[in-house]
This record gives sequence, structure tokens and C-alpha cells, in this order.
Amino acid sequence: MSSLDRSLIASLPLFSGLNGEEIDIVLSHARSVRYQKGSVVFEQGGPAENFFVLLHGNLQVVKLTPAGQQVVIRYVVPGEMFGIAVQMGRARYPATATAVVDSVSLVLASSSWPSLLARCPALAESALRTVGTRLDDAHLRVVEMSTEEVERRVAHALLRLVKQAGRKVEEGIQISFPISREDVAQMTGTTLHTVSRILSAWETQGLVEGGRQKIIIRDPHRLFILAEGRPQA
Amino acid sequence: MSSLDRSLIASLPLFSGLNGEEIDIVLSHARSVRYQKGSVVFEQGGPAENFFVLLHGNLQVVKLTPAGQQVVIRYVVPGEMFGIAVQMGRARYPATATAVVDSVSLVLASSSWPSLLARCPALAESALRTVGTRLDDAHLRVVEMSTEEVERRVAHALLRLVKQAGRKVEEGIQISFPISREDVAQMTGTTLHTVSRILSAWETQGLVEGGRQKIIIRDPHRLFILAEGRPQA
DNA sequence: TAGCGAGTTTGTCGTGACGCAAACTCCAGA
DNA sequence: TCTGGAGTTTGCGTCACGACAAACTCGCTA
Repeated sequence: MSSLDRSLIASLPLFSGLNGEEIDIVLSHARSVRYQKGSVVFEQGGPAENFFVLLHGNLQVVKLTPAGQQVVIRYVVPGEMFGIAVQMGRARYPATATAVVDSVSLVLASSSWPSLLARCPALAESALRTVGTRLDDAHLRVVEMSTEEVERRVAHALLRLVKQAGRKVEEGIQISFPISREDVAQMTGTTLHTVSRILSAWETQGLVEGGRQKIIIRDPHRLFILAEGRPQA
Repeated sequence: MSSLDRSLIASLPLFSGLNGEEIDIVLSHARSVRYQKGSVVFEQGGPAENFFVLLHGNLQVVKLTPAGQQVVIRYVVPGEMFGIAVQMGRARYPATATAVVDSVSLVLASSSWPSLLARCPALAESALRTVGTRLDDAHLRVVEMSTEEVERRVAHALLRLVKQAGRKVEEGIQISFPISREDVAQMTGTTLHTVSRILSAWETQGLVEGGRQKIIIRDPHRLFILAEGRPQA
């Protein structure tokens, strides 16, 4: 096993509760794997043999419905744990994770979780906090889908992407990984057609700038206003 | 503090990882409180001073949007943990819990969580499993809201209520707590009008039987078929 | 027992967004 | 440099569903 350096993960909030020695313990169970763009890290329904910490790149997590429709659950950004099905007592992954750019991830065997937990109880808290954040996100999305019309949902989705993976460029802030209209549609429960229309309209207004699998937000503040919408005050 | 009996919770899956002694430790931190119908157990935005285990009755958990709209997140049934914000590293409750019938709950101070965890590490696993289940639920709902039309969402919601709180009665299976059309609407992201129309139609077909804050499912199987819908096979 | 109000039903109408369809653009590989 | 295909744009018809509105019903309280 290659020697993984503490510095890889010591700075991650995920491991902030661990001392140097404990971090070494975690690393001794981990290996680092490279996933090239488009490759599948784990698959919905497959046995949850590993869990992961993303070091570099971006993943898309997708759920497939019985009818074959896809819904984008989230994007994983560096520093996050993912594929943590075991921790929640699941034997199978509930979704599929795909690399949207070349990525590198720490891989840990699910079977090592109990012993890791025994030696580093702080990991349980990290896991709980992580899952808690995701639960909040999921509930937020439920609330948005219940109460907001499509345009505002798309605005919220973009703003969330900006927060997670926004990169400053000349024209504004760009989503730092390739993302299609279809992807946005699957995040917001609409169709790529509607997303395309909305983005076109926004582009006309100078709010965003489109492109092939590319979105640049030129005016985040105005987008925010739009996302908050007009409460029936 | 009144003496709480082990038998109160020993049989709950939530505490299956604990031995008798550990259960006593948990109970020594707990008190039992009665909430009468309509009373608020905790409020969205309020300090997360306690966490709970429902012993008897039913609670409705609701999120309020900035614009004042309500969304029903879930119903709590006996045996479940709820209000577990601390466990996820939150200082405030993300939603409001209200008793829909007279209820009894175990109440534990959030401040006692760290020491409890130290003495009963198995609690972390219980908490993770609990949160994991909720995360699955939330994602399922996101997927449903993204891909299904209203009628099927309502069908799914009813089936879930039946599974959680179905009580066999003469005419079929009844949701065991009072629930209005409005409540169902807030669970499925629609309006009470639409829910009323759908239930009326179903009643005509002998699928369900309505009533004031009452729903009886007469033909669960046909409702299931309807919920699964016609995939574009 | 009368009256009130919360919960429910039903009708009409308007429209946001989906489905279908076709054309366009740009990048990648031959 | 040419060509194919994936991603995107745009138009048009339609419909499911929400908004508005009004009447009804039942259970509780005075």
C-alpha cells in the first residue's frame, strides 16, 4: 500500500475531530484511486463494498427510477465523504456516482468501518454531521419543489452550484465542471427544453452566459433576487 | 425523576444494540412527557435543547417557508427518535413538530448526548441508521416529485401513511390519526382542492373512503397499481 | 338545539410547463 | 478538412393543475 500523507486529509473539516495518530489509522485503511471522466465509481443497487472521500475532481450522483428516468441527487466536491451506505446500515448503494471530470478519491473498505469507528469514535460524529447536512439539503429541495415554480427552482439550483463549485472567471462565476441543460433539468424536476428556454431568457437579460455544457453566472445578485422571488407579501 | 421502566424502550429497534445496563443509562437521562393534541413539541428555529423518542401517539413535522407556506416533512410514529438536531451538529430545530393526537414522548436533554454517546457507542449507529432512513425517504420524495404527476404522488403518500400508521377497520385500512386534505396536499406539493378532487374520484371507484380528517383505503392493491403507474414500457 | 366555523366539495377559468418536432451549432474524430 | 453526433435552441399545441370562487356538511360549543 502506498504511503498516503496526512496532509491529504488533515485539513478537511470531516476529520477535524481526529488527532494525527487517528488520521494515520484512517489512512492506513485507505487507498487512493483515480477515476477518469465518465467512469462509474459505484452503481445503484450494487453491494456497498467501499466508502470514499473525494480528494480531487467532481462526481455526479444520480438516482434511476423504475421507469428509467434519472434524477440528479447532488454533485460531490473535494473534501466530501460519499458512498457512505454502510454507515447508515445499508448493504447496497442507493444511487450511482459518476465522475464528471477526472477525479481522485480515497477509497476505504466498508468492512473496515466498524474497527475504524471503535478506534476513532469522532468519526461517528463526522458521519452524522455529513448525513445531517445532506438531509437538510434534501428537505430543502422537497420544500422548493413543493412551493416554487420552475424558474425559481432553476435559479436556486444554479446558486447552489455556484456556492459549491463556482470558479471566478473574467465574465463572472463559472460552474467549474461540465454540466448540461439536461443535468440541470434533472436537478430541478423539469425538462431540458424548459431549462434551455429559461437560460436563454436570462442570457438576454445579461444574467448568465451559456455554452456547451457550460454556465457562467454574470450577475449572481440579480439571480439571487430572482430565486427568492416575490413572496405574496 | 420518576423511574422509567426498561420495558418502555427495550423492544425498540432503536435500542437493539444496547444491553440492559446501557438502556438504564439512557433512561436515567430521560423523562417522559405528555403532549396533548395540537400542542407544539418543538419549533422551527428554536434552540435544539432536547431530543426525543416517541412512545405513544403521532406527531406531524412541518417546515415553514419564508413566504409562509407549509410543507409536511413527515409523521412520527411510536418508537421513532425525533428532534435529533444535536446529533447532526445543529443548534436549532429545522422544523416544527406538533402532536396530531395526544402523545407521550421520552425527552432527553441535548446536552446529555455527548456523555451518553461516550458510554453507549452503539447509540451513534442507531442515530446514523435513523438519519439514513430519513435521507432515503427524502430522496425518494425528491424523485417522486421530479418524475410523477400529482395523482401518483398522492397515491404513494397514502400508501406510505398506511404502512406507517395503518389500522385495520371494517371497511379496509384507515390512517390511524386525523389527517386533512390540506395535510395530504402539503405532503405531495399540491393544493387541497386537487387532493379533494382526486380522493373524490377514487371514492367513486371504491378505492378509498373519505371523511372529515379521515381516510380509509378500501383497496390497497389497486391503489398500489395506480401508484406504480404505467411506465412507458 | 341552534349556530358557527373548520374542513370539504365542486365548478369555471387561465396558464405554466410539458410533449412533440425540427433546425441549428459546435466539437471530436476520421 | 469533412462529417457525425451530442448538446442546444426554438416554435407550437395541449393539458394537467393551480387560482379563484362559492356552496355544502358535519361536529362542537354555547
